[in-house]
Amino acid sequence: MSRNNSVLKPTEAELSLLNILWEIGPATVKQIHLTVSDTQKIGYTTVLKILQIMHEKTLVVRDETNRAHIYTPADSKVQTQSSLLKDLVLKAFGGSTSKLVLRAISSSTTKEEINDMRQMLDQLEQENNIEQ
Amino acid sequence: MSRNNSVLKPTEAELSLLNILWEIGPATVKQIHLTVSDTQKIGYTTVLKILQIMHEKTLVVRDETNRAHIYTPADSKVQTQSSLLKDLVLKAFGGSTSKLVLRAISSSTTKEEINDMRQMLDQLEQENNIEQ
DNA sequence: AGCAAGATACGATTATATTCGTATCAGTTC
DNA sequence: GAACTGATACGAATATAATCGTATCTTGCT
Repeated sequence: MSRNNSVLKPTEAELSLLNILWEIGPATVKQIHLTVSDTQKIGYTTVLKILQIMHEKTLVVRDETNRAHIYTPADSKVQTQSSLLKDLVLKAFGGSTSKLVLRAISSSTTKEEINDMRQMLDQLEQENNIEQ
Repeated sequence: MSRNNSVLKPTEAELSLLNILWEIGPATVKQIHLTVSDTQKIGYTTVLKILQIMHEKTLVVRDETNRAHIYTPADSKVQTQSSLLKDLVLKAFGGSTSKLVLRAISSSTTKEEINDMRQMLDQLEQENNIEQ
């Protein structure tokens, strides 16, 4: 009953590597380090170590067939984003997704965006009705 | 150029105390500890220490007039929520607020929340019309 | 077999967060 | 003013993250 059912929350450093993997697809440490080096100064073994830890935590899957292991995110970008959102909703918005959404959109909102979101809501509600 | 312009990001423990302060208003360590104890087992001096650290970080303001200091959040709930959202948008949604909103909406499945959001959109649109 | 290149594994260091026990301080009461 | 009560301050222990240097391990080549 206390097992970790939801997706494990990646740390900041881990998330930055996941972002790269979602972008470039399954990759070796070398490729990941090369890509992350575009925006951050970080050592090769640091990237390696983070990936090893992520592997322990099962945040990534590792293909050890070849000498240079190939890492793949264990969860999809969508799953992870949803998980992070859920976490923030709980910790900063009293569990209310709608409050989070309001806060997110209340800064910059055009009529178009508001209408877009109404359509999303309509569509979402319809899908729910079909499923249930 | 490198000073911290945006609101400082509270840690998880700090955020839980901020939530209490936003709810019950300015309070002493005793009051805060009492309230937080409803949901978490945590020592008095732990709460005190966290508040002291938050004071150093200027996450809270402290009134030292009386022996039992009174703590008040330095930033409003809205400011902090916005700051946390901004952070998540940057780190997990490639800087796109609309992508975050889309993800948040598509994961909120209850009719109640969908209706809540419709009402929010209506209200938001009306406010925009008045202002512009 | 031995060596070089390139990869992973391991261990140590540093930083931050969280927790709480003990020391100390201030104000009240006798 | 001494003792008691209740508050803050301080310091240490523990846990997790992040970083990287060095050791070790493959693999292919000579």
